[in-house]
Amino acid sequence: MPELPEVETIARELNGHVTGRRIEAIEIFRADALGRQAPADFCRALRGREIRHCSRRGKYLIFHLHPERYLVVHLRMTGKFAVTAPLEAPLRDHRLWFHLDDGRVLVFQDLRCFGTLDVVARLSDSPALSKLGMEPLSPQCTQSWLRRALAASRTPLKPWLMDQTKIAGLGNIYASEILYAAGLDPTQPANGLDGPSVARLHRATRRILRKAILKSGTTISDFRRVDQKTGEFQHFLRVYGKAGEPCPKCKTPIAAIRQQQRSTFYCPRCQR
DNA sequence: AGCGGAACCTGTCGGC
DNA sequence: TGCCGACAGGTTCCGC
Repeated sequence: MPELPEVETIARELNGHVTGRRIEAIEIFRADALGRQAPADFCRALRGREIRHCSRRGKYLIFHLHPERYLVVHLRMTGKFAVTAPLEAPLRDHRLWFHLDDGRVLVFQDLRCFGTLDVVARLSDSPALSKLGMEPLSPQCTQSWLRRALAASRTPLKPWLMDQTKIAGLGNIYASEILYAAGLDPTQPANGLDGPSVARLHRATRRILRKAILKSGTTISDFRRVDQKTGEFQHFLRVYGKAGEPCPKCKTPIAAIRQQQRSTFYCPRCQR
């Protein structure tokens, strides 16, 4: 489900709901998300700790706990968090309940059971986080960084943008939208971009992500915010999911192709 | 280095 | 109505 803007939205909203709350107990209804961590160890590592705040790195959500521990969560396709009053019984997609010290419950839901939750003592202990590349909205993500990074690879642009070890946080929706906004062919090799193209890609990446965060992300089927509201960026999508519809700029039908087993949407006329 | 394919798991949708 | 395959916003592993 969620890419950078959706995870950023969830982190911000969780801050309003769970900051300062202590985790009093944990109930696990289905342990897939814990990977090789034993449920008892997982609970023991979290119980009694206070949630100081939530942040995001790439598509990972990070709960900063006190005394120091970190809960590193990846929502994959269908993971969600909700904060609710106590329930009698878990709903079908409820995987874990974190009982908080104000009586409410932080619920982790995940229909497809792809999501992951890991507890680490230090952020540098997380193998997942250590593999991530540049944060696209950070000050370090400059045009010259992007130029050098692109020059090192002949991978087609769209798969390049989705490679989390290069830039962290872009998925299938935003990669397509960014390339449309930049007017770039998703199939062209990363190292084939000239200076002006790199500049357009850099600007489009930051502009699209900032706007998507402003709109609280994209809800296509099941993304929900912590309060169950939908994101609103889907109203601003130009190409994603719009195969056959006219390009907003030139009216050429939007094309759909497969790249690395994922759909790519683009305008064959505007993107070269 | 980089690609295709499969795997993780569940639901939905379109075609026949 | 029912069955079957394709597909879904992600990541990782394996083999070539």
